[in-house]
Amino acid sequence: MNKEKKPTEAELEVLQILWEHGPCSVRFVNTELSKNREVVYTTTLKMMQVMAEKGFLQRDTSQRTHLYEAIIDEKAVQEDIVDKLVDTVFRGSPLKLAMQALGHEKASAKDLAEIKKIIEKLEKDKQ
Amino acid sequence: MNKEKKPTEAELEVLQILWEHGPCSVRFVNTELSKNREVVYTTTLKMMQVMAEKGFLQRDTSQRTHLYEAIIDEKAVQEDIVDKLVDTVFRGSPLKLAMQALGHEKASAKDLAEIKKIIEKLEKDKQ
DNA sequence: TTTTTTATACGATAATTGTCGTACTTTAAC
DNA sequence: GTTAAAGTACGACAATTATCGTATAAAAAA
Repeated sequence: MNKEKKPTEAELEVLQILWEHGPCSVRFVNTELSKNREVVYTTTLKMMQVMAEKGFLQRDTSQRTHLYEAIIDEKAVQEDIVDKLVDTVFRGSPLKLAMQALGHEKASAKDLAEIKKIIEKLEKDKQ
Repeated sequence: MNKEKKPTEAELEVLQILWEHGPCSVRFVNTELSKNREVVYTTTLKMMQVMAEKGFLQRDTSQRTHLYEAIIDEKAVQEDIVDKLVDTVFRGSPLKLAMQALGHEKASAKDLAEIKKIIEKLEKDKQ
């Protein structure tokens, strides 16, 4: 569908905001982005216009303030990226990637418990 | 240390080969790369020269055929990338990334046992 | 109504990336 | 000794990315 090209780093930041909040104005997205780093309004505007051209976003221009909505699927993008990452950084081992992710400082005790449960379920299914 | 800038996509392909095989000639790396995609020798050469300038590689020019060695740490690079990925693609949830990675391929019973052990160790450390 | 704010449109640009051709040098083959 | 092969050096290039300034229109405020 929209797998022609994958989003760039900066585009992913925008997508994440749209995935989380649904259709947003450029102003809103820019404000969100500004929480992390300095970025001029027109830069965000231009990026979102380009993303719409690329087919990542759809926009509603019925109002003066245009609303942009992500039209590429979050899970599909995640899959693409993880697949590529496994190939180019983890020598083809998804397990290594999973372990690295869990060792991540932000992994909570709750996360660990949950994935343990998932693993146990996987083990059960194996039998 | 060498965290000035992170390697690009293409540079990661080169790094992965060097991490796996140790010091290599350009010819060897180019041959390995060519297994996946078409790439001209001088392109690989140029890239590795640039990578050396960037401080990713070190080269031994004592012989006619120069040998390049990765001098950035594989684990450190993996960490950097996973951290960023969790932030920009998985909304800050390492769990989601881990699950996506494990769902990517069927892990063996042995693998699952291993990761469970690691999780238990992580849980211990968290306390 | 005038002025100020807030929006989009659009073009220019610097930096980066990946690519490759050409030149030159050294070694090996004949 | 000449020729061919294999190596490095270096510069140029198109494409992409991210950035921002300026122009202009619409709406809100004064």
